[in-house]
Amino acid sequence: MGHSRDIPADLTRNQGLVLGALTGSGAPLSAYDILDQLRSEGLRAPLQIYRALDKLVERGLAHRLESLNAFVACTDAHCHRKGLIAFAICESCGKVDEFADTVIEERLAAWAGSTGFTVGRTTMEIRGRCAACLGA
Amino acid sequence: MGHSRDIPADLTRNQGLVLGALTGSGAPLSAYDILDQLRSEGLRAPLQIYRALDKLVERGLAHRLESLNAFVACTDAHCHRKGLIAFAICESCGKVDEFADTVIEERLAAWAGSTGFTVGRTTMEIRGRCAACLGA
DNA sequence: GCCGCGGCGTTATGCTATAACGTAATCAAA
DNA sequence: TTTGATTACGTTATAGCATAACGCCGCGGC
Ligand SMILES: [Zn+2]
Ligand SMILES: [Zn+2]
Ligand SMILES: [Zn+2]
Ligand SMILES: [Zn+2]
Repeated sequence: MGHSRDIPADLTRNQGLVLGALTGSGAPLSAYDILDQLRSEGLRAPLQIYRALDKLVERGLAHRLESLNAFVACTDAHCHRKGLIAFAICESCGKVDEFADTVIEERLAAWAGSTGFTVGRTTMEIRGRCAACLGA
Repeated sequence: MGHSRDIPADLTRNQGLVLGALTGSGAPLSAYDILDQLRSEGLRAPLQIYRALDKLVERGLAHRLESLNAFVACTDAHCHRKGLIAFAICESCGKVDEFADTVIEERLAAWAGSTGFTVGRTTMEIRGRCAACLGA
């Protein structure tokens, strides 16, 4: 079992608030969702959220889910933020499961090698239903 | 080498126009890009484009690229639209390469089996530079 | 005829993201 | 200590992506 990631102390106030909102949510949040939650803290403009998100994503503390236009806090204590990360997104409850698979990564590297493509960022997102929701 | 896909005859006028725009482009197009191209054909509203795109994507004739909020015509003559499709997107020239990898698909199925997750749609998008652009 | 269905056109609206401007705090070099 | 570079911040305005809701029309089956 993974323990939850330590929160760095050097976050700015806005960054801390945004990360807190993400961490406290059981599902991905859009920037505007986050903004709504943080109006009580004095935040008013989307840009305040986006700027904080940029930094958090850059540091691997949060991830952007392209297929949802939304964000989640990173749940991986062991920092596999290097390399490919896959996300399994439950369309029923919103829960997001984050995992890495070196075989897939190798497979991708092999394809890239054979075609001369230089890989930058890779996004992999699986939509479906989690075990809990399937049982219910 | 793949031959290019036959265009089904039963497309509506709008669907045909939209698919034509995508096919004629060397890079992904947003719905609004397409709309701008088709104003000369009498199309005026985003919804006309989105409705056509919905049908084209549903039939596997076009694909949505989540990381770009844009669309491409399917370039695969052999209809691997069943199963996982990966896209390699060149950030320099915009070219999109579409491919399938059964090993990755199996890997994903294995992960799903072990966690009880039921896989629906999967999106896999690789950003980087294509061989041609790297040479230049 | 009549109905159901799918596509169409239009207007209005909502959601997502960034541009452009100026301010303030911090830190290091000069 | 002044200077300049850097980084975050706050605000307003705007750009870009997507859908709701309405009514109309044409076509097939019954
Ligand atoms: Zn993570
Ligand atoms: Zn679930
Ligand atoms: Zn395809
Ligand atoms: Zn290229």
